[in-house]
Amino acid sequence: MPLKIGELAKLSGCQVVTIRYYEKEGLLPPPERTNSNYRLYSEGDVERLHFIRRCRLHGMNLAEIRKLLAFKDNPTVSCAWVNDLVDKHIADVESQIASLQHLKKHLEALRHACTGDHVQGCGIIDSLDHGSHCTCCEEEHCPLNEYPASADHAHGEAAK
Amino acid sequence: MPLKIGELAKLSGCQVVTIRYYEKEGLLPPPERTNSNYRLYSEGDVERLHFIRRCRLHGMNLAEIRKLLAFKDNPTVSCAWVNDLVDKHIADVESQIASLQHLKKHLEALRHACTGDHVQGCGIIDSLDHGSHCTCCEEEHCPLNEYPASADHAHGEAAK
DNA sequence: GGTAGTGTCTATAGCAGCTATAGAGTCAAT
DNA sequence: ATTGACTCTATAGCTGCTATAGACACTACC
Repeated sequence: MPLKIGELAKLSGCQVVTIRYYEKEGLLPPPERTNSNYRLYSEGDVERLHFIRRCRLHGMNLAEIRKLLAFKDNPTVSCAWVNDLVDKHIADVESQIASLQHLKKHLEALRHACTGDHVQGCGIIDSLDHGSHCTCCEEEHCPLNEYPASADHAHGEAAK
Repeated sequence: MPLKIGELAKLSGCQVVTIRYYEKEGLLPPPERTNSNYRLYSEGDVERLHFIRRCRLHGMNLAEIRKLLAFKDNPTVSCAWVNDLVDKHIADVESQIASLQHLKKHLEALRHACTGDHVQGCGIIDSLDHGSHCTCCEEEHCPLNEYPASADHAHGEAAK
């Protein structure tokens, strides 16, 4: 019993427009149509869409998913690439976490900079104006502390 | 001595097109022009652009920066909103970190799922196909484990 | 004066991954 | 016959830029 697009959307938790978008992007094959041109989906399409959604939830982009689907459709080749892809994503996620943790420290320093309750003299506005003066990253490279790079280096030790 | 757009770009570390874009978006005021219609920027513009760039590095979007600039331009009102904005960003960054850490666990589980070297029988593809079976979030809500929500709940305890 | 190389101008389109809108057709129930 | 929910296509919008095209401006050198 084939499904209409709205039913597939409910089953998969994504929107009707998104399903059509995936079709346009070549992630889902063009489905059967009724006499009145409605799309009809099979169990296989449901599985495929679930696969896609799970990949998206794992932070993969559509190009990567396209490749993964090709591997899945043609399971004769080595899956080393799949391992590499996941490794790459892990490294990516780790670096995102690191920079967010760094950013958090800066935001907290920024938050503590405000003592008054008027913009005139507000430490937050001041910090954004002149630099964050965060001590958490004196040793390491940090664009939030070093910004603006070229201008400040004009009277510091520049390219050494 | 006023600056041309390319000089401002170098000073601020952002691109010429980006400066023009900020002008179009109302973050930078329309600058003076030479006879030959070149933009000319003052020290004040340099400061303003630095402010904008620093805000961007703190993860603020252009709408928020627009508001911050309005506060800066009109420093008579309370800066409670500024505090709230930063608080909101901290909370936001924290939740991003949490979900990335969660995602990382899932990706690592996924990575360990592959034992062979062919797609046929590749645990990664299998996991993406049928669910990740990660034990790290049995108790808590996790879209990566519970997906697809409605379909699986059809034969589990649903809305109850 | 000519010309090469760089910088600047405007306007428009593209990126990712959808989301929203308009205007028309389809289907089941009343 | 009509209402309401669903579907269709095509197009534009979202964010924060980036890239491209085609024209004009400026400097240096011959």
